[in-house]
Amino acid sequence: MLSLVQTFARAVLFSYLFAQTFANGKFKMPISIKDIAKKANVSPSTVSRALNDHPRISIETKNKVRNLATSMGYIPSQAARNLVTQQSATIGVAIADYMDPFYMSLLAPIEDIALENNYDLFVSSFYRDSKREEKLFDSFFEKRLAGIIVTGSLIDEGYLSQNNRSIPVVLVNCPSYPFSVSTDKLAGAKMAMEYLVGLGHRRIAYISLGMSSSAEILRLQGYRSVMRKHNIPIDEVLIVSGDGGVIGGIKAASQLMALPEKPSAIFCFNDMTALGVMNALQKQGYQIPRDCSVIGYDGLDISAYYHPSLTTVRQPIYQLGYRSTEMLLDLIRGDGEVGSEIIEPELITRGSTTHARN
Amino acid sequence: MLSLVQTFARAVLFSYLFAQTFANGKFKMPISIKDIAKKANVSPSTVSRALNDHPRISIETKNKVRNLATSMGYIPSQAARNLVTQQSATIGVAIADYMDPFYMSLLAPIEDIALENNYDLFVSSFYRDSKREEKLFDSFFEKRLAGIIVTGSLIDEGYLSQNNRSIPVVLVNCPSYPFSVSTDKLAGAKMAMEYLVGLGHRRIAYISLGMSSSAEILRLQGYRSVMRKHNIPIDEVLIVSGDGGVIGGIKAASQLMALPEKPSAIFCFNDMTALGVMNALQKQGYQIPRDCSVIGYDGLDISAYYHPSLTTVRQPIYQLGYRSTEMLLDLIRGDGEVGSEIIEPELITRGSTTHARN
DNA sequence: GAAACCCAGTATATCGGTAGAATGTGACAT
DNA sequence: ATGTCACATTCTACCGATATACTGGGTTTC
Repeated sequence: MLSLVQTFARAVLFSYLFAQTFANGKFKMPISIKDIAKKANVSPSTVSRALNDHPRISIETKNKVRNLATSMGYIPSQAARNLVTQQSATIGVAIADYMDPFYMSLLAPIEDIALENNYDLFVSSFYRDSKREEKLFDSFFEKRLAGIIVTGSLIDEGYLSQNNRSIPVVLVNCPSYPFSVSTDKLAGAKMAMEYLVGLGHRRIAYISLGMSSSAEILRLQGYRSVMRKHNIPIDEVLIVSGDGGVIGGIKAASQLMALPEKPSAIFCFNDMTALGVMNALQKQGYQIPRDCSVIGYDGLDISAYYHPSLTTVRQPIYQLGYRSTEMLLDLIRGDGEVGSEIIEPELITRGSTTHARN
Repeated sequence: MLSLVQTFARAVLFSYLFAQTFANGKFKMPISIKDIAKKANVSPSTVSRALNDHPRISIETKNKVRNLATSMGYIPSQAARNLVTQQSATIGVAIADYMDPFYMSLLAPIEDIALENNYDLFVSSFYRDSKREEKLFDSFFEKRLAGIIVTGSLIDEGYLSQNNRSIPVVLVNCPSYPFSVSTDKLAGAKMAMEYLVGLGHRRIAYISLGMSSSAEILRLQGYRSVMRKHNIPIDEVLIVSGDGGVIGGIKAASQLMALPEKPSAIFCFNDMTALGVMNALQKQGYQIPRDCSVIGYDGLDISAYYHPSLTTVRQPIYQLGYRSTEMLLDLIRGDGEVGSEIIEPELITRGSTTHARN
């Protein structure tokens, strides 16, 4: 642990280095392969070869050049290399929303696989805005990235219609796109509903995402089909809009609890919505799950620490990110037949659900 | 909202576009300024000038070139442009941890200001690993980015000692670095502690980050100084290690509640730790705040929805991101005198704290 | 002993843009 | 008729790396 003395020492070090760096009042130019060539008395191409371990360069020259490179602090310019080799080792990742833990969890496996294969990541968010998503895709293309992974896309079909800018693109959770990895959302929604019905609930509410998306369609489809299957009449007032976040959950829950006939269970579009729902119910003095069961969707880590802990449908996030990155790498390398994949979700029963009271 | 018919139609569209894109079994080469030049019967430099709205190009030529550019789907290569102009319009953001909402919230203001100034963002995480942080810095430099913002740095002084790779760097929450924006952590810790003491608490526990960092030092310093100021003897068993996350909070809380003399209030290193603490206490049957007050640090949005809602010290995240980006832009432009800034935190009192019982 | 062959390295073209100098053309002034 | 000037465009060099073609020496081969 740092002492105060050390902290002070570091401040002094900083001001010294500061003076050094800005000696000329300007930032220095990075040094290039030519600078090394001059000092080593060889041609620039020899330097390039020495650094790339080309067989036609003698060991002495290689060592001389390499030592100079490190001592001079040489860092190659990716731009120059990409330009001439016509390829880059960077994968773009477009995520719908930085603030949604689901998308952020996806980054860990993506980065793991990418780094293993010597690619680095360019991450950017488009804030659930299709205009920004398009702009982001343009900027990815300007950078001539090796490939792109998109999560929560709003303009899915746009990616192939732009076939003049053909960089491989993999979509997460967009099963109609030919290169995608998705979870079986319909099955997940049915799982949640079957579980609630199995607990004896009949008056089950659904809080939606509140925007058009395939997840939304399938969640609702699962809701309706399970209700129908068990001959439970569907009361449309129990289907209300959220916004995918906590606030939407709070509003929707208040709306539901103002009904003359309140629901005995609420199926939420996702875990963040469920958090809002629980918060609103508890503020109004309801006990969960005694007065109302709550079930989420996604299986965020944090949902285990809600009070009570949340019953939810887990999407295998690690697998989702892992497989989509491998798929993208396959596309980049151009090898093998690549197609869509579906991953099965899993019900996690915890403390926020219980039997319906008579 | 999409119907099933539409969904099917899109699948058909996809397969059509698929066939088109891979007609040659390969991805097409992006088209360049030369391709446009050929079709327009002008020189490449004229195309470049036309697209950049150079005054010496006639309006007819400009229009001709621009129409061709859009119809041919031209997207300029950033690599080529950066190479010749010796500058880039991309800012690198290194964040300690994708999974920590505090760092992720910082991205919104950074991106806002960056986009306003026509910079785009290259975001990457180093997973609280100093080796990866260094590698990330190297990769930022290989890309010759315009500047870098680092949050939660572990190798802070490294940024200036690498003065041969002088790209402007701004650190968030590292006040000893000459270009940084930080919150006043000592003041924040004191605020929290003064509040607890003011509520009559004397047996106050502190759960730490569990790793060396200036935040850790100052939090503890605030704890001790307020205790001393009020002549409360410090019982070292009340100072336990967390890990900055939920799990650490759970473990630390269990440890504290196993003491013969339990604390009446717990000051947590951050909000995630506090979530773990609340979870553990509630699982053991304690009521918050009746049996024990809990206070966090950071002021994450989500902390308002804990049950009960969390009293915490809010770091003005938006301002933190906003100011650091403006500072970086100033450094990039080389204008004005730039120096460290300190932003004051703010106590948010909510439901997780109350008066000490006699 | 001349052709063939290594070998280590150099010369040069190239990627896709940008920028400064040079060119060519017509209009105007002298 | 010639010089000057503005204008629109082309020519050329360049950024920093890579890759192909080439060079000049010594060694091998028949």
